[in-house]
Amino acid sequence: MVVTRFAPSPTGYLHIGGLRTALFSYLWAKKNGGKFVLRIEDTDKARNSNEATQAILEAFAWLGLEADREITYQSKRSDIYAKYIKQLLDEGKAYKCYMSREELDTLRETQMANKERTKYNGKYRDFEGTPPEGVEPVIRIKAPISGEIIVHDGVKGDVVFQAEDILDDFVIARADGSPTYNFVVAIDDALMGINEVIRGDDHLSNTPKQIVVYEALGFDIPKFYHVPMIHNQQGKKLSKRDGATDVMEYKAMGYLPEALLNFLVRLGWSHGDQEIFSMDEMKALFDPKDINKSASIYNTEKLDWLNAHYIKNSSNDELVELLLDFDIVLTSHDKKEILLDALKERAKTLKELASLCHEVITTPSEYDAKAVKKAFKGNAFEVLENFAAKLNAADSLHLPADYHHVMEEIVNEMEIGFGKIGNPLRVALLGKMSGPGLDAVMAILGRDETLLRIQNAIKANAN
RNA sequence: GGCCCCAUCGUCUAGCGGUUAGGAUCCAUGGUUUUCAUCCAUGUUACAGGAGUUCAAUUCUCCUUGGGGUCACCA
Repeated sequence: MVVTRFAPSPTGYLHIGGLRTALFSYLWAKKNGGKFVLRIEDTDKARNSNEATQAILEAFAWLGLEADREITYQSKRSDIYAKYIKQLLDEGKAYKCYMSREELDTLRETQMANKERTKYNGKYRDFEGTPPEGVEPVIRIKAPISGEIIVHDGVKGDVVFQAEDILDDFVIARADGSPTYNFVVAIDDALMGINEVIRGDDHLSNTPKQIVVYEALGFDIPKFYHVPMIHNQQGKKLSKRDGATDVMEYKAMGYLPEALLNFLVRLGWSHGDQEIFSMDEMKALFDPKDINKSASIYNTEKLDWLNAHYIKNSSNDELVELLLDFDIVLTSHDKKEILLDALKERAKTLKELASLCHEVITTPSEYDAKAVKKAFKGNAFEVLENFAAKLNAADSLHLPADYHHVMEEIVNEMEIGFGKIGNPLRVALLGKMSGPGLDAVMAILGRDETLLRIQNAIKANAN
C-alpha cells in the first residue's frame, strides 16, 4: 500500500508550489489505490497560527483534494517525540550537550574566519565530567562522522553525500525539550506508515539527516522523490513577493480548480504530448518517474488558456453557480442559456465572464467615442429607426434566429451590407464595437430593452 | 565559500545513439464571423560551450560556463 503525505507548516496560506507537491502526492496515492494523508507541522509556536491551518484546509476543500485519514497535528504528538528522545538517550545514540549559545556562536565565527565548514565540534559527544552550571542542555544525535549517506531518489537518482561534508551531531531536542524538524519528520513519516515521500528538492539536503534518524530508530526508510522547485521570472525560488502565489487568489481571480490543477500537474511533469488532463486521467496516468529533473519558471499564460478551455466546457448550470461568487445572479434569468452560450467562449476567467454578463445585462451608460465615430455615420440612424420599426411590428420574437430574420429583412429592403446595420446596432446595444452576436444579444434583452437601447443611443448621439 | 542539484524554442515540455528535433502556449499572418472572441490553417523561435567514446551524438563520459537549492536550539 502506497501512503503519501503533504506536510505543511501553518505559517501562511497554501502556496502554489506546495499545492503542486501535494497534488503529485495525492495523485500517486490514488494511482496506486493507496492513501494520501495530511500532517500539519505546527511545532513552531511563534510562527504558526490557527488561521493559517484553516486557510490551508480551505484551499484543499476548494480544489477537492481530500485527505484519506484524519489530519495529524504535530503539536499533539509531543509525548511520542519525548519517548523516542529518551530511547536514543538510553541507548547512547544521543546525548546532552551543554554548550551555551554564546560558545556555539564563537565556534561558528572561528570556523567561518578560517573558511572551514561550520559544524558542531562534538565537545559533549563522549563527555563524562560534571556538566557546567546554568546551561539547559540540548539533545544531539550521534551522527556518523565518516562514510557515505546515499539518498535513493526517484527523481534525481542516487545522490551520494559524504558524512564528513554534511553531517554533525545535530540537535534533536531544544533546551526547552521541544524536538526539532528533521527529527520529528522522520518519526512521523515512519509512524504514519508513509513509504513514498514526494516533496520539494529544497529538502534534498535535509534528507541525510532524516536518514540518520531513521537508522538510529531502526525505521524503514521511505522512497523519496524530490521534485524541482518552481522559479519566478528571475529564476529564483518562488516566494510570496512574486505576485499571486496564494492558491485562493486564483479562486478570487476566477480560475476553476480543474484548470489550476491541470496547469500545475503539467509543471514539471508530462505524459507525452497531452496537455488536457481530467482528474480521472491524472489519477490514472501520473507517475513520479516522469517528473522532470530541472526547475520550471512560473508563467501563467498557459493557465489562462486552460481556464478558458474549462470555462468553455462547463455546463451553464455550473457557470450560474460559479458566477454567484462574482455578483452575477442568473439563477432565475429566463435567457441564461443563450447568454452563457454566447459568452462562455469569450472569457479567460470567471471574473471576465461576470464582467461580460454585466455588460450585456446592463444598459450602456456611455458610448465608446471611437465606436460612435465609426458606426454612427451616413444613414446609420435611419437604418436604426427602420430596424426599430420592424422590430415593433414583428409578431413573435424569442430566439436569436427571430431577430436575425428581422436584420435580414432590413438588409434586403434597404439594399445594404450587414455591416451597415451591425455596427450601429452593436454600439447602440452595447456601447462599443465588439461583443457577442447581435441576434443573441437581442434575444437575451428582449424586444422592449432592445428598442429602449436603440432609442437611447439615437438620443444620446444625434447631434 | 563547502556540499548537492540542474541545463532542448520567450515559457511548459517530447526525445531515451541515426528524427526535416515533435507538441502546447505566446506572438505574427491568413481563413471563418455583421464586430470582437471562439474555431481552423500557416509561420518565426531551441539542443549553453569544449573535449572525449562511437561509423554516428540533443541523447553516453569528463571539463568549463551558467543557473538554482541548502548549510539554525525555522519548518
